[in-house]
Amino acid sequence: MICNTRLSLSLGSSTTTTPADQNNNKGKSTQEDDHQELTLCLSNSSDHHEYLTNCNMINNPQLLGGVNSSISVSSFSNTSVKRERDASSQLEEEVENLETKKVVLISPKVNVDVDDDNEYGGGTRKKLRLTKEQSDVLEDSFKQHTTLNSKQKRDLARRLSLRPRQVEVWFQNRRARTKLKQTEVDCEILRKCYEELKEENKRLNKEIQELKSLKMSAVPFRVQLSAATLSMCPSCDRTYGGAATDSSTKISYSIGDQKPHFYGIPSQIHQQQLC
DNA sequence: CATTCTTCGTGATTTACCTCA
DNA sequence: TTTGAGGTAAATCACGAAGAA
Repeated sequence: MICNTRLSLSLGSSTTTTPADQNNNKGKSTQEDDHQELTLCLSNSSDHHEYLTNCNMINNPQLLGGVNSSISVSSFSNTSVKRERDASSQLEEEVENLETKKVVLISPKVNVDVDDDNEYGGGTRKKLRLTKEQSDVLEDSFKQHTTLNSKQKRDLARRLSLRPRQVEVWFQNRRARTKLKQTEVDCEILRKCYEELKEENKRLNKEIQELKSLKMSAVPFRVQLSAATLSMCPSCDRTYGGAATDSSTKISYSIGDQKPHFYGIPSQIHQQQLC
């Protein structure tokens, strides 16, 4: 029987924990955090719904036995599963590491920390700095393929005297930072594009305003036209000055027209304005 | 100069999510 | 359909070097 509903209450100072919060608590006891999690489970019993309340003792699964021995402990916490997995992969890496030590080192300055597991024992994290050679090899490898399969990872790690995990992390960070840089580049391109479009929009708006003012200045002139020059538009029944070749019309459109490109097509403008 | 502070690059961790067997 | 393993992205931490004040 697996609990379908899970309500978790953090008994810590904060009820919601972000990754950042959790990171801030790094170095403190994450196991303690697990112990503080109170889990309320709703069982799926066909006869009745029974509420089971139990403390999620991740690291003390035997304590769950009294409530319901068939409850899958691992289903409560991905973290614990992950830790187990990490532990096993760590073991694998240690084996790799032992093999690695047989390999000729690429550089006299080796960054493999033999006491890696004790790295944070003293509360300080030692910062690994890759050598130039190691970085170059990783960069070359990244140029060829941005992701690695297990074999490639192992081979590369062996070649560089690093743990496979370190190679994996390097590639993860490299991908993330490459993407970040690309995003910045894209952002810059979009920004320029936006500026150009803004300018274009400004120019077009100005053009619209000029056309509008042109139209307004053309209306009084049309009123002055003699009835003899007016024709009826067949589509909208409006009257208009049909003499598109009228020299006076051409002149009237020339007045105040600051846009040279309007010259030569006054009749088109005239028609559009009327209909 | 020596010290302190800030910034930046980067290795490492955690978590969530996805895919696949 | 569920489950666990394995992988990746994203967010973040933290160390250490370099430069400014």
